[in-house]
Amino acid sequence: MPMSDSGNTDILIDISTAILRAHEGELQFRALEDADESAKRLPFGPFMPDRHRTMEISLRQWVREQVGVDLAHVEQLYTFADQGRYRSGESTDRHVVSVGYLALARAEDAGGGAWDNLYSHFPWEDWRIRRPDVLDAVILPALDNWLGRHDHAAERVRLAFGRNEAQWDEEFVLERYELLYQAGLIEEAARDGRITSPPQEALGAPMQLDHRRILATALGRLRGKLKYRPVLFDLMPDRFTLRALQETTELVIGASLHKQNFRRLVEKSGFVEATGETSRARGRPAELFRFRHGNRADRPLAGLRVSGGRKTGRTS
Amino acid sequence: MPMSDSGNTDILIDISTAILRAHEGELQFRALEDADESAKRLPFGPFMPDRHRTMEISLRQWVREQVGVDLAHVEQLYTFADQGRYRSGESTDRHVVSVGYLALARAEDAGGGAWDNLYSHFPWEDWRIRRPDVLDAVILPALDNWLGRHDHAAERVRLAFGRNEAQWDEEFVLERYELLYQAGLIEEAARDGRITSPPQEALGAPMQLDHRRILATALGRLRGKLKYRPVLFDLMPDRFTLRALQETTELVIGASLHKQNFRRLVEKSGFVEATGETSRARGRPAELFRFRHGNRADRPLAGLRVSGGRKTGRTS
DNA sequence: TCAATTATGCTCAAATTGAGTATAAGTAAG
DNA sequence: CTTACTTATACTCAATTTGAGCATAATTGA
Repeated sequence: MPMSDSGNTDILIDISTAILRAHEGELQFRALEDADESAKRLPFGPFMPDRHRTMEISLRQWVREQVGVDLAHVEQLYTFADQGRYRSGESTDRHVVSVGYLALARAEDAGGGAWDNLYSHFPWEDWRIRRPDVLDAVILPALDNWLGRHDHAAERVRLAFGRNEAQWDEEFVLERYELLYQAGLIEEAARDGRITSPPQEALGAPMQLDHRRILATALGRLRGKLKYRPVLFDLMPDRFTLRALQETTELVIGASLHKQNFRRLVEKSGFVEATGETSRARGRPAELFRFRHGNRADRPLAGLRVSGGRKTGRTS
Repeated sequence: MPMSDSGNTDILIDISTAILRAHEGELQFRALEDADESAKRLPFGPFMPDRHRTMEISLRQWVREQVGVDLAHVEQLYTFADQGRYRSGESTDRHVVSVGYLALARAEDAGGGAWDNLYSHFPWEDWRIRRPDVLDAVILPALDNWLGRHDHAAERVRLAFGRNEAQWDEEFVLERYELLYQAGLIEEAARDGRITSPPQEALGAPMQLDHRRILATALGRLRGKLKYRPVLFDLMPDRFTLRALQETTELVIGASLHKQNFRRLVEKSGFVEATGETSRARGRPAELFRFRHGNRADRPLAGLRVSGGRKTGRTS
């Protein structure tokens, strides 16, 4: 039943992995640099179906051996097969399909190597201190200008960037990236030949191939998953204070949370248990908690959903 | 940096699609039958990277031409590359990687062809009338027996099947299917050689290759997505009563809902608007609604989450 | 005209959530 | 050793959401 005349292209599959960790107040990913390229890239390697039973096993082993990181959580993101992206110029013609993965590592298991701050590639995604200036100063005006010629996208822009009545939804990372790419505001768009000249202002640091898109997918997925699965703990050490857990959460969702309510939420969720030990730092010592392996109710952490607040309508 | 000695296997990628629709009180998928096989299969076809720009475009076109269905929503599910599954015996050796897709169709756009009831392959997933008998009669005892030899999986079983304090989570479709497969309670497990003899009782109708796994992935994904994106409307006709919308919702999540609260939820969500027309059937005529294309608040339909109810602890 | 059937409106209490205030338990400086 | 500063933790309170049900409306068919 499948069409039988296969083009018989020589397809190569590679696996690209966004390996994230929370370290020193940053959400970081494992980044590699190549001699001939200023832009960084994600670790990737070929998938060889005759050597590995599954992609995930292949990936974990490959990352441990070649990248030197022990992965906690591993999750497949998306399989990218777009033509058009990717072939910047000379790049090999067999390089067609890439499977993106999200992986989480604990800071202790993260080995040496170079780690890069994720938000330096997505400055518009970090609302922890305040709404990022780049939104009103650069992005929204540029998008408005672009919408003049492409008004069909107005609704997408409205939802993705939380304009008018819409709320900023922190999960729409990929949608925002795609819009910026399509509007030609992202350096990768120029490199892929979608626009003729590179954008005036660099919106975040570019990356090789479509790796920034994979990162955007990873961040969006992680932000979504947070709310209903205990993935956060794969970024945490064995024991941690609630404060540390909150900081990691804030790093991931790119927003700050109300401390007392966060505590209430986490305690009620049944995901953590106190160890009795305390950690001493500056103020009052904090109790150390550990992750409780699914022995309890496992209620979703839906309360982590970042809302604009009860009365405070989000501006812009 | 990638390992350079590629095995240079001749990889073939195919796209398998779970096309769902809601029709005549059933959640159905487009099913194909082959002459030499009693088990049904999903539509699939090869992905030819030199002919199509993206997999999704390729998929939509292929489905329209070969399967005769106009797709509303299309979403990539997962890329399956497991060895071990798949090669039942003689099957081709190039057939290695398959990309699973979920697609939704409106009943009107669904053309001719054969459609099969999804829940006939997953009888334990339909709780609309009541908790399915097969759970207590067959599944849980068999899993207990299996756990005797594989007690490490006890926690997974507890969470997936909602035992003890755990709630039945309707999104864990894939996890349940995988457990049943691993426990050898699914005919596909015998066919793949994981167990020596087929299970005593057939748990749902088997399918070719790993297509039942793709269906499980599709159902789980759809159930999850419902709660925060308006995908439901891609299963609905242009105009519909709230009752019809509720029935479709119940079909998908496999549980029944409180009518008045459903109405309240949907009206508040801003996803629908009244047309002024009414539909007449047996009782009082119902107002006809239409989907309002994201012009409003777009709050998540989180209230669709099926909970055991406030006071009624779920039995078993 | 009544019974059956479905739609829609409304109430009420329980639970959750947003946003504070108050208090506790440390450290570091004078 | 006392005070200022810092952070943690406990508790309160009102707004909102959610689960469940009762009541009423508008049809059809007998």
